[in-house]
Amino acid sequence: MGATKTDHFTDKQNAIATLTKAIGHPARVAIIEYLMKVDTCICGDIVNELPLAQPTVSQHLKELKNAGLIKGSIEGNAICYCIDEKAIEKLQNYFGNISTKLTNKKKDCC
Amino acid sequence: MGATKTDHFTDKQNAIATLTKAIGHPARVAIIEYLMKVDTCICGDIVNELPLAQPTVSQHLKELKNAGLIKGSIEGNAICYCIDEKAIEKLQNYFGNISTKLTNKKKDCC
DNA sequence: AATCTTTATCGTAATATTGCAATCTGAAAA
DNA sequence: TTTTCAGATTGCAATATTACGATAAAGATT
Repeated sequence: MGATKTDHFTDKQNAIATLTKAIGHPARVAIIEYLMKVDTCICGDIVNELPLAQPTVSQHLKELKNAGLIKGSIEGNAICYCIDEKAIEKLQNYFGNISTKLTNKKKDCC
Repeated sequence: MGATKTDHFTDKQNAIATLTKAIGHPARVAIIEYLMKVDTCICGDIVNELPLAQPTVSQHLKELKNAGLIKGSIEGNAICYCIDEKAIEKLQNYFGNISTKLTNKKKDCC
């Protein structure tokens, strides 16, 4: 096997999994943090910031884009990438919800 | 290749990547949501809730445990699993931080 | 003890991911 | 037009993940 059985789970569950999976690599975490650090979102130097070859970085960017975490628009012959707030908000809400529900329970069983 | 170059990134980046990677599978999202749903954290029926075979579920539980997202304690001949709040809080803080930083900027370039 | 129940582990097959060299594309600059 | 530059795509090798049948381990039940 090896293929994830996405069709057996809800759309919401798959959506969260897609987002978190996309962030689930240190290089992609580093990309997001770099996009945060630079003030403007014009970025032609992501490759120089990472300890990875250009095709590898390009691939990671593609995955972040596919997951909806970043947006990229062509800017001359460079590309302007920036974080998609909506995706981050989704994640924040998701974990915020879990967190508040957990503290409300406070059964502290384990 | 195929092996992630974790040593080239910061500990924080690797930590976030480990957590998000662990959640980055619909079955593991479903497990977390089920642990939320049941009031008490005594769980012997996670397998029945998921469309996966028992060894597969066991493996997913192991990954969540290794990442620090859930805790499990032996309870008779069953095992009591529950969510580790600290891990969820880490994620909430992480995405909350990014979210507030993004709204403060509001350059809306892309 | 023999059995049941619950969870873990092993072994294996299928598929996915990671990483890079080489190459291609397309826009800007010369 | 030729060159240059930023980025994407292709092709490939190494490794990781996903899934499950078979089996093992360990406490509970009879």
